[in-house]
Amino acid sequence: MAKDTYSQTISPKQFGQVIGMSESSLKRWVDSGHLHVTRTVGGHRRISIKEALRFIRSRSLKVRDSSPLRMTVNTESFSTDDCNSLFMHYLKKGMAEEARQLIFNEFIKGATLAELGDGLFKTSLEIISLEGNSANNILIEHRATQICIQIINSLHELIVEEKTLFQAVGGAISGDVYALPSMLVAAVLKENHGAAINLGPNTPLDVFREASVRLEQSKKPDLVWISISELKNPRELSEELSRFAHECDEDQIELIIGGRAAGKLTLDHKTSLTLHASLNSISKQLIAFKK
Amino acid sequence: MAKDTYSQTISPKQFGQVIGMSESSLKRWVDSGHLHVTRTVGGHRRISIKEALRFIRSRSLKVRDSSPLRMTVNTESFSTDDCNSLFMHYLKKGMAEEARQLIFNEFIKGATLAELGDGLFKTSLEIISLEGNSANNILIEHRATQICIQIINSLHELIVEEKTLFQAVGGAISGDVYALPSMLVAAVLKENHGAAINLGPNTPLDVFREASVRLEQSKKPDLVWISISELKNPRELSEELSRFAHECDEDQIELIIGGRAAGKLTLDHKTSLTLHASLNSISKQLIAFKK
DNA sequence: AAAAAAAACGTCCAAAACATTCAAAAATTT
DNA sequence: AAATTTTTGAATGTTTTGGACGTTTTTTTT
Repeated sequence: MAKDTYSQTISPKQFGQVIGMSESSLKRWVDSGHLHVTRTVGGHRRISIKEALRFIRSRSLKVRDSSPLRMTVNTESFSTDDCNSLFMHYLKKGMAEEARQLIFNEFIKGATLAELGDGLFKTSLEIISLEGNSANNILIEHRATQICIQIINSLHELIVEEKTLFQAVGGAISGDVYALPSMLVAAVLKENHGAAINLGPNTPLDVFREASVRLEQSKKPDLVWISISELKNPRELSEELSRFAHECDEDQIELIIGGRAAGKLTLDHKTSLTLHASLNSISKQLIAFKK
Repeated sequence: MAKDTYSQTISPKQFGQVIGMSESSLKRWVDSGHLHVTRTVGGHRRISIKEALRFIRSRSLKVRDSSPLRMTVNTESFSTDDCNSLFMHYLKKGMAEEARQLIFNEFIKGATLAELGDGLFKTSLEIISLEGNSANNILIEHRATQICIQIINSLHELIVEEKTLFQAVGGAISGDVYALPSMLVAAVLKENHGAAINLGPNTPLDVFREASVRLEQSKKPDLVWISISELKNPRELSEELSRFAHECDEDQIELIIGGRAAGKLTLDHKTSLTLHASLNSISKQLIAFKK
């Protein structure tokens, strides 16, 4: 059966069932403004699934029965290994819906986007990409990538930013055509209360400049991220990036460089520049950075 | 009396579907005077689109499934000049949230994805892409593209698939790095009750083969779409595509070729091959194809 | 143009949700 | 440890909602 994730709503009683609370408590939280609802014409409360998830995650509540959320099939939790190999299986077979539900399951259980990105997404896609260049392998890789992009975009929307603590701009460098890593970073930034503008793949360094150091002071972002998955000329790019890092440093703009090929760069050490091997380490830096 | 070939009204049941309420409730609201209807000669209630939208807005109801609205012929065209230039303004300034809301408004009013794609998205992005190659222009173009990708992904999820009438596979051809057109096509296919697998940008023709003609009969898709936005060697690609079209023809797989550069190709005429200049024409073909 | 199928009609009713109240349980302060 | 405050869940009578019913209108098919 098909379900539309976003406009679905549930009643207070149903949501109570999800988190193991009474209908009364739910209504009280609504009336005290902690849980946002829409009302039916007759005044009945309807909680959107998005809002329900926000509430669950913001208070790290335990989900007793996720069936009213209509997002998951597997109520049973898997061990991480199972979860990983199951997700990869879904991706390889092009089972988009199952893959999505698995991720949402983890999300509901409280996984952060950084964790999902470093874990399920990265692990699976890396293995898939290493399986050779036959037409069939390329098919599997392309299909899996698109499925992941869709899931990440969905997750991105489920994150509601109560407050925005910093502005960020980023993307993948010229020559890097991978869209997914930047989407993940943008989502992780949003998860950490940042307003992220993603410039997408294949973005020249000069465009990053245009979107950061060249703006007037008040419009400058607090952070720039550059994703580097492919790298043709490490030396040249290292030099250019060092120069850019210097400019960012002068403007007190935090510069984050990450991606599969970022390790091949040789960069000057700048206080405002950090190289990251994982989304989790970015996430950690952000939590510190916000203070 | 106006015949319903271009009906501008919907029934209580349909409106119930739109706002996620039962037919009974709808009828009660009508009878209590909160929702105005016209009546057929036989006494059936008919709700005008205008009244439906008024009702939704006045009570800030959630639209769950706007497909009944999209099946009516709307008097107001969606891509008015105002709307177009406003959307473009939002895209140029990077006002993602405003752009999204504008599109969602149009969607709720009943615009089809094909209409939005051909209208707002295509028009705006085309103009933006023609404004030169300065770093600032590239910045604007990249940012706008990413905003559109996010919006299209959201819309994709809003479409409720009641039933799946056909299977489809597609993407952008080798050398074409544009992700957006294929996402739009996939969404339009879903809107027309198709299950679409998107292989994304830069997909070799052989991978299309792998995902269609080379599969065992029962797993073959009914339709393959190829998007061509960039084109380096028209003659070579034309030949290859002609060969592929022939294979599809033999397997009775519908082949749809579209995209900005598709017009530059010279292809053999095959009954199962169609070239499309717009999403609307694809949509129309699909409606015919499903029968 | 007639017949068959589908959708909407009006009416009725049970289930669910409403607002409100109240006492027990849990958390906090004294 | 006792007193106080806050949170919770159950019970109240009322209102809203959604499905069921047989009948009539509309649409589609023959």
